Formats: sequence, C-alpha cells, structure tokens
Amino acid sequence: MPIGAIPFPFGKCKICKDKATGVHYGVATCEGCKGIFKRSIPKAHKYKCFFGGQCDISPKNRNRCKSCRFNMCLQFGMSIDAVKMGRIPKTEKEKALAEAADETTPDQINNFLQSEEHSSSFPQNVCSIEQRHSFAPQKVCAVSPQSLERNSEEGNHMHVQHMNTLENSEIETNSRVLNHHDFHERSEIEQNFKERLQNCQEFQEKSQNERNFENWRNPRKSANGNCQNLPMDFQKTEFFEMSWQTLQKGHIPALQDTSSQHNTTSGINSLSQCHSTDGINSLSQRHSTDGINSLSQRHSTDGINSLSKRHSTDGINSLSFSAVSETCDKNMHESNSQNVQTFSNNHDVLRPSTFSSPNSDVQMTTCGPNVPSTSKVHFSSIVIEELVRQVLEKPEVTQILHERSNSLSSQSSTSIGEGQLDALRLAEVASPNENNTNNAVTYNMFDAENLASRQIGNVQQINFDMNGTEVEKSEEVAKESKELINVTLERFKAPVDLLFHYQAFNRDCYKNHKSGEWKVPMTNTDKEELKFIWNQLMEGVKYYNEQVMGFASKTPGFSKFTMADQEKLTMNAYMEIWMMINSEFLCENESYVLLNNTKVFYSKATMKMILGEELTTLMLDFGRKFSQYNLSDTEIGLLCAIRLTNPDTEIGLLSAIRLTTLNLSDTEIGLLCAIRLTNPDVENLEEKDKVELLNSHFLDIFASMFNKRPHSSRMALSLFQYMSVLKTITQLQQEAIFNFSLDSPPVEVVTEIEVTPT
DNA sequence: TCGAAAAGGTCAAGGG
DNA sequence: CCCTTGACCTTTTCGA
Repeated sequence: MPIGAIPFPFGKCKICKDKATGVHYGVATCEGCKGIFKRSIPKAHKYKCFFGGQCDISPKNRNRCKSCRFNMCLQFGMSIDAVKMGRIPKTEKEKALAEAADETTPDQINNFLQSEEHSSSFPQNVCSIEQRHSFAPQKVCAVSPQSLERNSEEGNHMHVQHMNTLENSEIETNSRVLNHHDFHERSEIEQNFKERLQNCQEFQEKSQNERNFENWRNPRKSANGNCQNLPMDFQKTEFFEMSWQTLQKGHIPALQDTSSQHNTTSGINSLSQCHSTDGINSLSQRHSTDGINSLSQRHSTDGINSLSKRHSTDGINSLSFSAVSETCDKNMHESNSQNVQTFSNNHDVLRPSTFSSPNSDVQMTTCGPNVPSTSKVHFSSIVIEELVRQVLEKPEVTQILHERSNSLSSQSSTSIGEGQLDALRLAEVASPNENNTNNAVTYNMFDAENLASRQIGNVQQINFDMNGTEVEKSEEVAKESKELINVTLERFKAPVDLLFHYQAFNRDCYKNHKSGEWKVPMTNTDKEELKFIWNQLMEGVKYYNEQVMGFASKTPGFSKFTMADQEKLTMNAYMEIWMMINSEFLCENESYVLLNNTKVFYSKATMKMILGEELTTLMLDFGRKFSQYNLSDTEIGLLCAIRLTNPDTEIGLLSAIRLTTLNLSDTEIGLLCAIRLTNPDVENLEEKDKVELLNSHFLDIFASMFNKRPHSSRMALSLFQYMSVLKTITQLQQEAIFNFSLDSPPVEVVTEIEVTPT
C-alpha cells in the first residue's frame, strides 16, 4: 500500500482478535491466521487438540493449538473457495474511514458494514442471508430446465482457483462474489443464531405458562386483512415488509416462467432482501466465493429464484405429508394422545411414542371405516416387510446381494437406488447368519481399496494395515473398531445436539398441543392468512438451514472432505435430513411441523392450497398405485428396484410413516442423517474414497446400534429403502409449490379444523 | 487502464 | 538444526 494511504478498517481478526489485514479466504483475519489456514489445507487432518478442543485463541496464545485455531478458521467460514478479488468501492471506503474515526468501539468493520447493509452502491450480486445459508437439493430443485440451460449458455460458470491445483478450475455452478456485506452478515448470522437460541430457551421457559400461548396460537382470531395479527416484532422486520409488499401484489413468488426471472425485481428479490437486480448476469465470470461458510453459498444456482426454491423445500414436505390420512385423525388423536412421552433434550430418549408405540400398527389399521388409503399404506408396508424378511432368510439371496453390493459399490451404478446400497451393506452387517465376533467390522470397511485413505478426519484414530493387504478380522481389529465407534459416537453428540436443538422446542410445542393445552391454529381460505403462512415459511427456513448445515459441519470427519465435496454432499442430503428429523411431526391427519420460532403449526388446509388436491389425493391413494408393483417378482427385484424404478409419491409418504414407527432415538436419526450426508454415490465427488470410507464408518456405527434390535436385518433393509425415496417425493412436491400462485391456488380449501376451547 | 484488494510466495526470527 | 510463524513482497484480479 502506498505511503500515506489509509487502509480499510478491517477491524479485528475473527480468529485471534489481532489486527485484521484484510479479508483472507472469506474472513477478516490477520496475516498469521491467513498463513495458518493457507498452510493447513494439506495437513489439517494431522492436527489434534490436547486440551479438549475448546482452546481460546488470542494473539498471545494462538500458536499453542493449531487444531483449535484451524477449526476456528473453518467455523468462521474460511475456505479456499472463498476467494474474493476486487476493491472496496471508494464511497464505502470513505464512509468506513469516517465512521472509524468516530467510532469508539474497536470492532469497526462490523459497524461499518451494518451501516452499509442497504447501500445500493455495493456490488449487486448480494444475496440474502437465507439464500446464502440455504441449500436446495441439487438434483431435486425445482428450477426449470430452461433456466439451468440458460445459465449455462450465458457462461454462468464459476472459476475456482484452487490452492494446489488448477485442474478443477472450472465447475459448473453459480456463485456470488464475496463482498463486505458478508462480514456483516456473517456476524449478523452469528448474532441472530445466538439470539434465536436465547429466544428458544426463553420460549421454552415461558411455555411452562400456558398464558403465553394465548397471544399467538390462533392467528385467525384477529385476522383482518392487514396482518395485524402478526407478532409485532415480526411485522417490523424488513423481511416481512418486503414480503408483504410483494404479496400485496397478489402473487406469491413462484417460478411462473423463465422469462420473468430476468426481469422481475419484485417478488423473489423482495422476499430475499436481495439487492441484486439480476443475479444471474452479475454472477458470471466471478470467482468462487464463500461468504459465510463454504458449504452454504456456492450453489446459488440462480441468484433470483434460489430463495424461493429453498424455502419451498422446507415447507413443502410437511405440507404434503400432512395430507396423509385425512379421515383418520380422530381415533388416532384419541389413542395417541395417551401415549405422549415426556420430551427431552437427551439424544437417546426415544422419540414421542405418539406414532411409534408398539401398537401403532394396530392404530393405523383401526382408525375407522373411512380410511381405505391409510389401511393400504399400512398393508403395503406389511407386505414389503414380509417380503424383505423372506428374502433375507434365503442364503442364496444373501449371496446374490453380497455380490451385487460389491459390484455396485465399485461402479457406482445408477441402476440402484441410493439408499439400497446402504441397505445392502447394512444387511451384511446385520445379518443374523454372520458368524463374526464383531458385526460392525464385517464388510467393505476393510477392503483393500479403502486402506490407503483410511486416515481421514476424525476417523484418523484407525490404525489399520496400510500395506494394501486384506485385513484379518482379528479380535484386535474388532477391538479397535469398537473403540473407534465409541470415539466417533462421542464426537457425534455435538452434531446431534445441533440437529435436534430446535426439536426440543418443537416437541414441547407438540406436547402442549397433544395434551390439549394448545389448539392447532387455524388456517382457512383467507388470502391474508395464506400470505402469513408463506411468510412464516420463508422465515422458518433459516432454522432448518442452521440445523442441517450445522449438523454437516460438525459431523465427525465431514469437514475433512474438500469443500466442493462437502457442498455436493450437503446439498444432496439436505432435504432427506430435514425430513428425517421432522418425521416425528408428520403424523396422523396433520403436519405438526412447527414453523420455527414463529409459533404456528401450519395445517393441512394450507398445504392443500399449495400442493393441490391432486397431489394430496395421490398420496392418500397410494395403495392403488402400490398394487401396480408386481409383487410376484423375485424378492431381489423388489429389494433392488422398488426405489428408483417406480418411485411414486406414495412411497415417500410411507417412508415418513415407517421412519416414525421404527422408534429411532435421536442419535440413531442423527446417524442416519450422517449416512445420507456422506452418501458416496453423489456424482463427481473429488474424493469419493474418503466419502465412502466415512460413510462406511457411519454404517458401522449404525449397524452396531441397530442390530441389537429384534429383526434388525429386515428392519434395516426396509428402513433404508424407505429413506431412499424421500428425495423423490421432494421433487414432486417442489413442482407443486413452484406452480403455486396466490391468485389461483390449486384447490378450493374449506376450513376443516375446528378450534375448540380447552 | 489504473490501482485497490486479496492470493500466493519469501524469508528472517524464534522456538523446540 | 529444523520447523513454524508471520510480516512483507509479488502477482493476480477486477472495480472504477
């Protein structure tokens, strides 16, 4: 910098609180932390904290623990993909300097950036917090093919300058340039997260007093067309303001056609607080950036519509699942309400037995004469389970499955459902015919191909034979494996904590509802209420993102994958994870998925308005479709083809039901999420071996827990099959939601839920 | 085209 | 003596 030039006030280093010299790898840091991060990339896995992993990082002691320092870098979002180039606009710099001169508090950069949040002179491709924190499953996103094609044609590619190699310098994705908003937004997110956690805790405390629910539990009570019934703090937010303005134009921002995406600046942009007027154009020829963390941002596949996509995906699943069994709720409600267990934050407390009690099957089949659909759901699940059981009892089938599993795992075939490979692997582990001393170490965890990449991430404690020879299943190995499983399980508490953080709140709410202290808030055909619900959906997505991405970032070993792989994996598993953790609230005749922190259950009626009668009917009528499967086919055909060959919507419904009836603990659900998160069959992974290894490790752990159950093998198989169809139903639902318009909802909905005084 | 900002590179200093 | 750190330098990139 020229003599006399005044540097931009970057404030303190986010990592060690020393003086920041600039934005390095996406985060304002000092030269030291920049250097540490730069040097750590190829060898981070060697770091180990000897002080419990909670070291304080300050300028004086920052060299004491490289592990914690590097982890801090990751936590604050440093990424080699987060390259930012370019200058800070002159006007912004002058402002910053002026404010810095006046500023008495040391954290100048944050203050500056806060003041600049709404500046129009900033680079334009700034997306909202929601956008950058959001994921839409890459394969199931409902962006139109035309849109994707157009993006590609316009050269909307991101050039990634890799630290060590330029081989992967061009990947086909969309991005945005990191700018100084990101400092602010990152800190804002951190702050928001803390605040929300605090709010959540406060709310849980308040929930002891039922009076606190009175103010909001029935939005219909004061609905008057002006949304005066909304909580005041929510009404004040810019987010609400923008959304409201948009919605007053009478149209919920759905993707109506591709041509409008370029021109519109009102609907979706308003909702997202996006300053961009054309997210697509401004994204082109940019470098990969990463404002908050590398997982969260780069797959803004469309600067304009991504928010809409993502928000929709969060809300929509519960919407459709709610339409499960319309006429079945009364009996279910009565019987289930007696089975509500005490909710708890503990991971291994079994989930509410409301829909997972030993008698749930009976309940499902005895919910009245008017519920043929539900009965069929149940009947079909019984059929599948029985078939799976019969299959697994045949030794020749086991052999075939074994061979097929091996061949499929090596060629990554597309002819098998993603969940099925897991199931097949797990079947080996869980097979009661196996004669191993330790079932958890019986499959390809120990094949020769994996040995070279054995030491990754948090499974580095594995001490295997690295010569490339097959490892004997000795007792020593079994012991090591057991220890490793225990170590990983211990480390797994943190991600599970994150994953279920909001669940404690949701469960409390649900518990209150089931015990009659709450009523299901009304939603009727009122357009205003629909707008309200839509806004709530938009708002709620942040929480799901925190859950899913927090879980991903804390999953042992996951952060050791390349950023690109982390991104692909997380996007791939995003919705499935969401559905798994919320499956306990998708039950009976309604969805009880809470719109996080908005204190509203959204009902089946609203879902119908968004999804339409057709999809709802499809789901209820699943039994008819299910009969189209040729059940007399060989059992192997059923096991291997049922998922992708004819993945109808109804199966997704089934999966939600079955997941809940398995009565999984939080840790087990968390493990399933980790297994889906580290799905090695995701396309174009850079380090597929590593992903495969970690995936196998989680399968080991899950198997070690799961196979203690009776009939674990068939349960595991059916479980993974059910899981694997979650993606399909997501896709269908998204199509429905993006065609949704407030002016012409797909179905006339009448009020169906009666609010009765308690 | 200039020059600001960030990446990558270099090497003296310091610690083990 | 070797390795790590981090301040400083050079190169790259892109906003003005």
